[in-house]
Amino acid sequence: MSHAQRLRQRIEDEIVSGELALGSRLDENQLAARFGVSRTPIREALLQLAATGLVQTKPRRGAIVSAPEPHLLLAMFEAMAEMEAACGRLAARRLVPEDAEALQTALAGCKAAMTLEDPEGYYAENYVFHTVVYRASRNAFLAEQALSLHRRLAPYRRLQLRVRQRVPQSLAEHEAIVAAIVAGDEAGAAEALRSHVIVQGDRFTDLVAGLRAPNAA
Amino acid sequence: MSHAQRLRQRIEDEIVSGELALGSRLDENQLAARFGVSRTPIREALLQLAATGLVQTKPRRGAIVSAPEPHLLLAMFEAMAEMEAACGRLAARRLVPEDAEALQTALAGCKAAMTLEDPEGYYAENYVFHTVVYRASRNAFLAEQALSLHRRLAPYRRLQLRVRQRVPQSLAEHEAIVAAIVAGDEAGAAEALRSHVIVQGDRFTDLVAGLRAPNAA
DNA sequence: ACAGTTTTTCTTGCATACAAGCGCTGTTGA
DNA sequence: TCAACAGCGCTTGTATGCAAGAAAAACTGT
Repeated sequence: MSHAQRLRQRIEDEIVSGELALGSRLDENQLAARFGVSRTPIREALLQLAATGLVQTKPRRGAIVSAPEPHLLLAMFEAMAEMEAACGRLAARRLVPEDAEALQTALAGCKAAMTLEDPEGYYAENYVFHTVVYRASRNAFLAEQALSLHRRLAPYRRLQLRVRQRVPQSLAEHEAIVAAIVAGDEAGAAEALRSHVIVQGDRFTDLVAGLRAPNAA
Repeated sequence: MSHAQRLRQRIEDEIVSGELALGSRLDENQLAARFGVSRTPIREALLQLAATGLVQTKPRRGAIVSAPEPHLLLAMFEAMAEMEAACGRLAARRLVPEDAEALQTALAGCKAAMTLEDPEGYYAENYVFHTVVYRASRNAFLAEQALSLHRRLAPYRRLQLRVRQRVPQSLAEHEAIVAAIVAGDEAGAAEALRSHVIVQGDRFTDLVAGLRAPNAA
């Protein structure tokens, strides 16, 4: 793989994981020095990330890590909810034993992380769970789009799980989702996923509040 | 705007409009000579298009216009159907008079193009209609994603409308979609859009058949 | 004559050099 | 003292040069 592609993944990971703060400037020279390459592959990586929306570029003013306005962020969560609902519906229709097993395994993983009271661990298991749902849709394109958006929203999801009692509630919702998919209940699976992902009411307030001080523990 | 951005749009337009055939090679030197610039902005444009999936790059082997396998293409149409369904549901829930009027205007445009028996004209009006639906969702992110995917599928949609009687049927479906949205029938609007966009049965056969000889009239 | 190998050429990928804006700061004038 | 303008420096955007790798062609051995 080329340097540019490696850098693209690397920088994307740093954004998703939160190492690179939202809104921070991505200086080409600085990144080039840090990774020991010239500006060319750095630029190519940043442009690709800009095309996917993870970073924003203003002409002649460089690139920054995207920090969407709250209203756009809400729209992104809403779109995510709709995409997950679609995955759930398709999964309920097409479930094969292999995917059913994967769902149960992922659910068990979430449960284990919750009982360990390990928020970071739950976060990871949650990621796995949703990935399994995407794959169970048996629609490779939809699954990839969903995964891409999930990753893009990862920094904000992380904030959400800090809210008290969110983890047990999330797990209960996961159980309902799996039950609906396994039962072949298309509408039920879609609705369960939609309401699981959507950000409304208190959760919206929590999200916006978290945005103000993203580095505060 | 920079050269690279202009070139990105220009090349994208040529792909979407079918001027650049699916699967054709995009030679950097050739494009550079054609547009009177160096390879650098060409590369940057191609990389951005690759990030959005419109072109594919193999390491050390250049870029080609993406020509997805039939099964992936089908998945893309399915995902498109789900996204449009989501737009429709939200539009039905949130419809404001301004959007209602825009829907009626777009519908009238489609009707006019049909009565003129102008397939290219209908194609354009169809594009407008769907754009209006996306906007009516009042979700800027979802609307943009839907539009992006719509553009990416444009070459194939064009093929579909060549099928006899597809245009009148499409128009009838548009009417049902508008009726459901205006009536505030969320589930109905979603289902109407899903079945309007989905490719199944004969239409799938037609699509695959069209792929074999995309340049044959 | 055919197949395998080698060489050549052409393209990509990265580095470096150069040009052109934009912002910042310092100075000047009111 | 404050505001406005000019000059400077830093960053981006584009061009060019160079190296490495892959495809194609030619050559050699059987």
